Amino acid sequence: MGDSARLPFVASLPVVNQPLHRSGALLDHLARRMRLRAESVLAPLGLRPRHLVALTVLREHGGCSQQALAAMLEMDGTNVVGLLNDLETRELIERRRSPEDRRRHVVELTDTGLRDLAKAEFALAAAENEVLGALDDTQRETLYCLLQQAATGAAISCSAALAEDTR
Amino acid sequence: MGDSARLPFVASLPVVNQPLHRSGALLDHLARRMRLRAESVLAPLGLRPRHLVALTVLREHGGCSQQALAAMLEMDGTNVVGLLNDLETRELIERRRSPEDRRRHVVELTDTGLRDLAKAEFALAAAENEVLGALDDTQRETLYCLLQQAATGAAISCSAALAEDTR
DNA sequence: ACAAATAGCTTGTCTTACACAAACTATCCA
DNA sequence: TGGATAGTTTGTGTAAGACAAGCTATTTGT
Repeated sequence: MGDSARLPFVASLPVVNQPLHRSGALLDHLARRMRLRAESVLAPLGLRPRHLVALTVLREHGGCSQQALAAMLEMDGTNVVGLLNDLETRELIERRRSPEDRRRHVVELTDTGLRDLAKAEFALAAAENEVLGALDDTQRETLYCLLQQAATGAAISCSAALAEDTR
Repeated sequence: MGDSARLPFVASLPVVNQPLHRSGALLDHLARRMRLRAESVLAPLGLRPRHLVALTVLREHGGCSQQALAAMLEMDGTNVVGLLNDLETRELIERRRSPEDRRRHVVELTDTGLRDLAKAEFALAAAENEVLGALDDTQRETLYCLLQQAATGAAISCSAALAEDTR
């Protein structure tokens, strides 16, 4: 495909509301590096990175339907079923029938799930130290807050200690 | 291929303050959401997310050997070859023989590569607006700086975010 | 009351990203 | 000269995940 000059670049266009940099590739890159380490850390716990993602999302948005979860994870519903089967087998999550609509499953972390998630996160400290080694603790907390806010879609009062955000 | 750079970096200081939160899962989650959108945006440009990652890394660390690149991407050398073959075919990167060690290939972005990378990033604005919609421009720039700093492993002066400029 | 839509589950197929191994060439170095 | 190293090629295996078809239980609309 011979690529020729289209014209998305007009030299003197006022680039008003365009954020200066794209984070996508870096996000991808760092997530990969983290995932590689997480795999080996998580393996002895019988978990895989995507399980951690699901548990993490569920900790924040507990009590949602599987469809809602599939939408949040942006995963195909059928694959979410398998994911939840894993987690339910390990008793990390619970599927309860919704009383208002008995077709629906209300998915929620169990106490075990909450505990094992915390355990896993503790075990991942070393991995994170490697990947985020160039960031100090404050920066890491800022990063976490931004990611969390982006993930939940709402501004969240993370530690007020970081009085970073004042628009 | 020489040695694999997979040394685990000995458990560092038993520092008091273990960072409060783990970003790994969120990183994974957001990277996935971004990648899904990036795929469809990038497809018409003949690129895939991992190409973007490679180009992004090369823009920062241009002129390195393929092994160094493989180490940075934490990918197997043989797969990096294929990735670079793609990019070289499209003339986005160049492999030059290193003069000091003619076994080595010095990989670098071409002008086309630099331009197409910028083009792709421009095209990804909408995708990023969806995924990072909960962050305002300042927060996004902060996020970018943190990711960049983590990725390059060196502290970069981002505090004066808007003073940061061309490269 | 009954048809249609919906939530979830199961199975099975296909694609793709990778890791990994083996064998090869070109080059460097001792 | 012989061994180590950088890169390449080919080929194999695993796993994530998309997608489709067919199933049950339940709700909703007429």
